Amino acid sequence: MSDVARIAGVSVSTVSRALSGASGVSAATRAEIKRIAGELVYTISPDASRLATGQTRRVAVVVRDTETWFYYAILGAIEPVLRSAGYDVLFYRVSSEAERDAFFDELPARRNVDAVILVAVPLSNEQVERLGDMAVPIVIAGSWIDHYTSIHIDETRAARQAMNHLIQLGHRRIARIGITDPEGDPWQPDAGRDAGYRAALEASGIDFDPQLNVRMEFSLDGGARAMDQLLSLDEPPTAVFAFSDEVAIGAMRSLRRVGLHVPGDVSIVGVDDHPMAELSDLTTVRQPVREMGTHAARLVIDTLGGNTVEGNVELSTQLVVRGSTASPRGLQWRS
Amino acid sequence: MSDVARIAGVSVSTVSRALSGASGVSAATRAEIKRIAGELVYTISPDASRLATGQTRRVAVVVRDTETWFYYAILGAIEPVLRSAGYDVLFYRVSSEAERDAFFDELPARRNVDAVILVAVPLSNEQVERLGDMAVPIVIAGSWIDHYTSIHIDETRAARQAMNHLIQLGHRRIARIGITDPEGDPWQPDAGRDAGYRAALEASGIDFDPQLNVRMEFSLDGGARAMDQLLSLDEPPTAVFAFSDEVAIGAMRSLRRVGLHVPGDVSIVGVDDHPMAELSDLTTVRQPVREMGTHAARLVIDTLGGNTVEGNVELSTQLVVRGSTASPRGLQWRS
DNA sequence: CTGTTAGCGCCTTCAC
DNA sequence: GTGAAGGCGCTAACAG
Repeated sequence: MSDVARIAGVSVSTVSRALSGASGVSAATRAEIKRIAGELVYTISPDASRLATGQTRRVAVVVRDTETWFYYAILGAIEPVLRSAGYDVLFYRVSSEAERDAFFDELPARRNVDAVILVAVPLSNEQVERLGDMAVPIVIAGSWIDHYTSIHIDETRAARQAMNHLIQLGHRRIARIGITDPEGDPWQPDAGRDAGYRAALEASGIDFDPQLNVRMEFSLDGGARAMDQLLSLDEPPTAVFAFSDEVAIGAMRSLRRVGLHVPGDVSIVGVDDHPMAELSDLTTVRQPVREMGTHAARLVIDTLGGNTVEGNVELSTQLVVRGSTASPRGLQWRS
Repeated sequence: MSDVARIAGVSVSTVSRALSGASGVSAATRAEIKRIAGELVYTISPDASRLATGQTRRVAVVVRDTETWFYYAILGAIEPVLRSAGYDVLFYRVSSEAERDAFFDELPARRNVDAVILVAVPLSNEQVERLGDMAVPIVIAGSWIDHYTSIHIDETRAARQAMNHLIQLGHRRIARIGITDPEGDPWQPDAGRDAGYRAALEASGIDFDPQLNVRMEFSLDGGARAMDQLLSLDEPPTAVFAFSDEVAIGAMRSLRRVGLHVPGDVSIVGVDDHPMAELSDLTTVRQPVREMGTHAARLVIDTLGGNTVEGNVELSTQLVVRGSTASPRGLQWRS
């Protein structure tokens, strides 16, 4: 910077002001300084200005994994919003329990970012307590924690939308494929959908059968294995409510393998509205993932801008009926 | 840090040494200092130490998009390697031409990271020239640029593996679904596969038909639309070599929609070995994406560690035959 | 509008 | 093994 100042014949303060866009510099000087800086391919040292201002201009985005649609879709929505507001995105992935432990043990984000976005990361109670030690604003996307700003869907309602659709079609023996919670701590999205599943059954006077409520790893394979397990029951389900479209598609594969048809033999509903859902003709409960991401990013920006921010945003979901659901064999559609 | 020093009754230099793991501190003092730091939930200010050392301990990972398997899979592989080596991952997504222009115009990574990993980002010639201005080591993953360290597959060979499989099955009328290059500049992965496609045809004495060589947007939809286009030809292909599994799955959807069967009516081969490929029973050319990611990360770490590094790593691909390919109707398998 | 003067919080010689 | 002093490159008052 001193080079630029010398060549321009001004002080470094002026250069700093000119380049940072601060007011108090004549247009002419600013232009000249910018020209020279451009010629020298000079860029302000972010770290030095961070040290001086105390602002990192960085936001941490913490995701549970990268291979599940929900996470990469939301990451893709968050990044441009943050970037256009001048924030760098620091990317953290905490897939395993061990990685989460390490993350909360070392707090690599501490003093390293201005804010943190936690994207549906399953947290133990101790980890929730550690959140406070980060000493920066925290926004939760895709799940929620008391006393923290969050944006998410009504999981229970989403589950009911799916379930009511199946029940209305005449299904009585409806399974749910959920997600294993990593360490026994309840993970809200799954817990919420579980609650919705049970509530819908109860509202229709259908007995809850624990054998039909299975949990598996969050992946295509998990869905396939869960379906295998359900098919091995004495009385298999006629319909399945899957945690996500990926899980649902995995389940469909298992059905195809044993020669069962969707929806002829088994109906399936997912959640997400994954791009693949349309191609697989999968009925699903659409959740506004991109909107969740951009909104979360805006919440962060607003908070850092000194504005107060709504504490708990709930986005609505929508049933998308496609070809993977129908009335069970021998039953008529009872509209 | 001065707090810790005061409480511990030592100087800040000692605290710095103790916490940074530098030698020259007695084990006892170090332990005591660490204890106190832990108690105070004190963390070294990364920016201050960056300023002092001149190292950012950050690496930029630049991807073309987040919704394509190749990119998020490789990102998932890169992150843990970098993190365990003590580097933060700065995430940049440059989907559109405009974003790429902005990225190379502002060089947000300049002076902001110790190294850059470019993941198969399509670059214009001017942008390639700008790379030098970043003034940090650059590693290319999934494509290559002269004079830069890169890791990638032999795209031409991958295409030939797919094509030879189809040709051996007896197909003569084989289409290729490629990817549109954003600004007319050749994008190596597509160009390489195009070359392999043509070479394989020529080697078998099959005439190249430009109508069969289409390019579309890189997505499920792109694949579907490309297939629609191919089906509208007077003489549609009996086999398709798709740029990726996602493109291939999109194409399969189009076929299903018009009642055509895979592989009965049309055979399809993809590239990647996407998790969905197995579920879709899709024949594909597997590329080692995770390995590419971890290797790219290691190349960065080695380079920053002061080691010289191989300039151009080529990983091999492997044909995975599944159920989406068969001999064309009326022809026998000629093994 | 512009220059001067202090730090921001840490690391790094250099002495002791 | 430990402390003191200087500086990394920038920003933020405060003068002028």
